[in-house]
Parts: sequence; C-alpha cells; structure tokens
Amino acid sequence: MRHDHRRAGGRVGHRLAITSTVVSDMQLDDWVSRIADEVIAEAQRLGSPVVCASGLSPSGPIHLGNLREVMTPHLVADEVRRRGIAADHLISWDDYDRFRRVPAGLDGVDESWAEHIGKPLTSVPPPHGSPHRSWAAHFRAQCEESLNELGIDYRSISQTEQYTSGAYTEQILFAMEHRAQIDKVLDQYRTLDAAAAAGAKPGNGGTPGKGGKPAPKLSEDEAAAAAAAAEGSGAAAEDDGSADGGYYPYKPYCTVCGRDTTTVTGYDDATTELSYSCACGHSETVLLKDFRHGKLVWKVDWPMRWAYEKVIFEPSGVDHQSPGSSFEVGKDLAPLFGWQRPIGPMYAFVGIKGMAKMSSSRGRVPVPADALQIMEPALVRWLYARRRPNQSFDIAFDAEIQRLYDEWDALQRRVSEGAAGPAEYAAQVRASSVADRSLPVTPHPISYRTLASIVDITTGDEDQLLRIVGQLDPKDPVSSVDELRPRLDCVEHWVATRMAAEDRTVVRTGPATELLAAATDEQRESLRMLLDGNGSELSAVEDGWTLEGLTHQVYGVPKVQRGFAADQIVKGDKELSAAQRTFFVLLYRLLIDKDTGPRLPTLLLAIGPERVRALLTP
RNA sequence: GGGCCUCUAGCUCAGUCGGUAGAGCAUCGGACUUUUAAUCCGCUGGUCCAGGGUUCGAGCCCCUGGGGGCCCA
Repeated sequence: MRHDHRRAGGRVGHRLAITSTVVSDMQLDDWVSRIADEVIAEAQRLGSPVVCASGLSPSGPIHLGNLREVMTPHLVADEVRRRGIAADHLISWDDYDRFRRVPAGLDGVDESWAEHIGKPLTSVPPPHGSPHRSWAAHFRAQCEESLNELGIDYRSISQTEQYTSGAYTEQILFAMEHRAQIDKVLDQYRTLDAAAAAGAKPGNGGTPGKGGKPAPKLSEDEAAAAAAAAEGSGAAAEDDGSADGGYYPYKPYCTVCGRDTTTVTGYDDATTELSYSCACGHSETVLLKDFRHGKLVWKVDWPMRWAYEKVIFEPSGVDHQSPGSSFEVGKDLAPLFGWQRPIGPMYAFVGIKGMAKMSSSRGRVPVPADALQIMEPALVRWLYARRRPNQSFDIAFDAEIQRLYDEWDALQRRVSEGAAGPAEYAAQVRASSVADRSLPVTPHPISYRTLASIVDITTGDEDQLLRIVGQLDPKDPVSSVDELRPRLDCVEHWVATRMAAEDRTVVRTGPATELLAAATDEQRESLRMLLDGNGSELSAVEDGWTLEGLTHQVYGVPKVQRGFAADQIVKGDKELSAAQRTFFVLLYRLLIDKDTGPRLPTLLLAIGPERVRALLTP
C-alpha cells in the first residue's frame, strides 16, 4: 500500500469533483498508478480537470496496435476514477484527415477508391456492403463495438464535426495571424543539425536547436524525400504546411473536387480573405472566418486541440519520438494556444506473433474484434495493463494463447489466495474491472488448453463436451455448458479458426483396411478384447462407456494379454509398459491416423461406440 | 546521418525505490491402475551482452563499446 498516494488523492479530491464515494481501500501499485499520480498532480497544478485523450484515425481497420492508443489513457483515467476523482477520457476521431491511400486486401474495397484520395475520410464511401455512411464511420463503428466490449468508457469527438461546425474558427484565425511565429518554431525542426540537437538532450528545458551551430537547410532532394515520406507515413511525419509561396498552417479542401490538393496563395489578416488554387483547376477566394471546409495542418492541429480540450494526458506511438515529430514540435506550439504539451509516454508497438509489423494500410491486420473472438475482454485488457507502455509485446493467435490463459488462471489463484505481488495484482484488477463495475467473467473457468482439446475431439457436440468436462473434477462438477461461457465460445472459435492442422484430431471416416489386414494375430486379439471383452473380467466396451470404464478397458487389455488380472496393480514392468504403448499406437493409427493423440478414454468417449466398433473391426 | 527501445535460465519473459537473481514452458525425476496432447509434486539450470564509473551495496544509476528491433531524416 502506498499511503502517500492515498493522501495525495484525498487532497486533490477537495479541489476536483468527487464522482464516487466508493474508493478502494487498497491503492493499486503499478505503472498506471504512477502515471495517475503524475497526471493528478499536473491537473491540480493547472487547476484543471483530469482529461486523458486518445487520437484515432479511421483511415482503415483500427488494429490491436492502435488499441494501445486507447487502452493507455483508459487505464490512467480509470485509475484516477478509482481514487474518486472525475476523469474524462476523450477519443478524438481524426475523421477529417485526408484519405491517403487505398488499403490493400480489404473486403468490399477495390482500386476505384483511389479517386477519393485527398478527400476527408468522412467524404469517402464505405466498403461495399457496409451499413455506414462513410469510410470513417465504417471503421469507427467497427472499433467502437470492441471498445464497448472491453469496458472502455469515453467521450467521442469527431474532428469533421468540429471543423465543419466552426468550433475551431477562432483558433484557425489565430493560427493564421501568427503564422510567421509558427513557421519560425517549425523551422527550428526543419534542419538536420537542429533535429540532432533536439534529440540529443531529451527533457532539456530550452528550445532545441536554438543557439546551436548554424545548420544547413534541407537540400532540395532531401526536402523531396521528406515530402514523399510524409505522404505515405503516419501522423508523426505529416506535412507542416510549408510551401513555396509562404507559410500557411491551414489547408482548405477544394470546394469543387473535395480534395486537399490545394495551395493557399494569399491571406489577408484584416479581412480573413483566403485565396487558394487546387490541382483540379479550381481557384477561389473565401472568407476564412466563415469558411468551414478545411483544417489546420497536423502539426498545428494537434497542439491546438490540446489547448481546446485542456488535455493533461495523451500518449503517442514511438514514431513520435524522433526529432521534429509533431509531439516534439507541439511542445513549442502548445504555449501559443495557451496550453502546454500533455504528459505523454511513448508507447511501443504491439505485434502479432508470427506476423509482420501491423499497418492499417496493409489491409488484413488483426483488429480488437479478432482478439475478442478468441479471448475474453479481461484477457485483452490484461495484455495491455500488465506491460508498461514502453515495452513492446506480441499477441498470439496460435497455440500460445493456451499458455496465456494458463498464466491468467494461475494469477486468479494467486490473487484469491492473497499471494499475488502488487504489480500483478494491479494488472489483474485492471483487467477484470473498471472503476464502477466488474467485467463479465466465466463462472467455471476450465483450462483453455483442456477445453480446446475436448472441443477438438467432440467437434461441437456440447452434450459430449459436458459429459467429459463433468468428469474432470468430480468435486466441482459442471452442470451446464453455460457455466463455461464465454470462455467456451472463445475456445470454440479458436479451434475452428486458429488451431494448427497438425494439432487437430481428425477421426477416420472409414476403417483403415490395409492396417487392419496387416495386423498380427496378437493385435487382432487385443482389438477384439477391447471391443468384446474376454468373457470374464473385461466385458463389451459398450457396457462400461464412461471415462472410468474406458480407462479400465484400455489399460486392462494389455494386462490380460500378458497374464495379469485386468485390474491388477502392476509397477515397474517394462514389458507391460511397452505393450501398452504399442497397443495405444495401434489404436491411434486406426482411429485418427496418428501415433499419438488425446487420452484414449476421452477420445473413445467422443467418437462414440458405433463408430469405434466400425473403425476397429477387421 | 540522428533518435528511441532492447539484451536476465535451453525458450518466452518478470524483476517496482539501488538491498541475498525469479516465474512459466521445456528437460529430467517422481506420484496418480497411466511412457498417451487433461492432473499434481520436485530437481536441475544464470559471466543479468562486454568493459569502465558512482555507491557500503548495481540486473537496476552514469559513460564507452557490441548485438538485435523500430522510428525518423
């Protein structure tokens, strides 16, 4: 427990609105808590409410890497709320950004979308078959469904709405008026040496590049390369508004063709008359104070919004950690708008095990909904809560998910026994609950590994599944498959879509006639004994069609064949062990065409007596 | 060219404020009528990348070098 933080929380609580009277006795102690300490202190210093922000660009599927942009502020805001202090988590949908390129490999999308490049994402049609109004709406809705499942509470802001409603007009006019000053700030980051100086001393209070050696501007070639890179890259590298004809931090979308292939050619501060020409041939002069068809360039837009929403905390991806990135530049631009750069850790990328780096532009990348099909919301939350933001991690869709679940189940046990460490305890709490409620859990959590094996061999027959599961632990019987959900649903989906072919159990559709014909007399005898018994201790296999009975039967056959009683306890007999193994291999080959497989009693139970008899009878 | 991250057991990784190096898996051994893809217990296993520095004390902090990954120019 961290009494200092509890005191701090209480003190802050007097100044900031208290939303809940239920404050946990136990102060969670992990990286989230430490950031929350900092965020609360900063909000207090500024005399402003706690505002945590995420920015998402619905330019394509919002993938599991982007989810960190949401999870990190969510966890921090949630921790602040756990302390009884109001916290806002806003998600800014950058749906007024230009459509940069057509992502490859998306269903319902073809090359014809290329004609929309340059338009705002909300003006691009959605993929074929989508019920949504626009490209942005389509991918936003897909994402929000998952955010809801994950228990993330937030407030949405559409940048399209903000810009087209004129919410930012004052800020836009301000930025235009101060364009020379903004240009000067940006200019400090446009030279290589300045960039180096800025990066060499992270956290220094001064202005990077200032007072340094005179540095050469980028050459024509370098500038061109930079522009090309910005064209294809993410927000970190985006256009800062510089152009040959002077610097303007505002870019109109052409009122004729709708694209941002425009160049501002003049601006009058007094009248706010802005002239622009577009690559489509159109040019016009508009009154910027009334014009609502354009936006501030990204590097200016972001700091303006920090000020507009009074953001205290907003993380960003590691691509912002380079000298001259929008986050870096924002530190100097935010004060112009009367605010400061928020606290913002750089989070490392999330990978998918066995897959190249995720990129929205590449099309078919796993999105949160994909993960939620094979794991419960708490597990997805756990992945993000247990690692500090600067640690990269991979999400596994293969058999490693069984290990993840084993670890999770082990953690539940440690937590319930009070044996969990502070950080892992915190991660468990954050994964399975938010400030004001618990997330749905599976009432009877059977090991994912075990369920996968049973689901595999029972091929969706839930009566069989219940019967087998029911015999796993007689002391704690499962009475209904519903007790196994939603974990069971995840397992079923995993087995159906992700289980490796070589791990699957495929029961033969008909008898392996060649194998049966080649069997030795002893082997034929063993099969007959398994099916029909030996007339005394072993009876027909159907008579003991339970897990226990079948266990007795499969182990009894080799014993009887070697002169033991079927239920005799035999220890240390190597020959018997070898005979058992040989017998099992024979059965596996005849049943599933492999040398090994799920435990035989389970397998036999799942296959059913008629089919077993059909496959094992010569 | 610049920056960020990372390097700990065979593998994947924890290691919080600087205080005797940990877990899971794998291996190996054992138990359960069981050499099986569901159970449980235990053992083994480390030059914490290298070198230097600060410190009573460094996996952790500082410097230099190396490997790997990523971002930017």
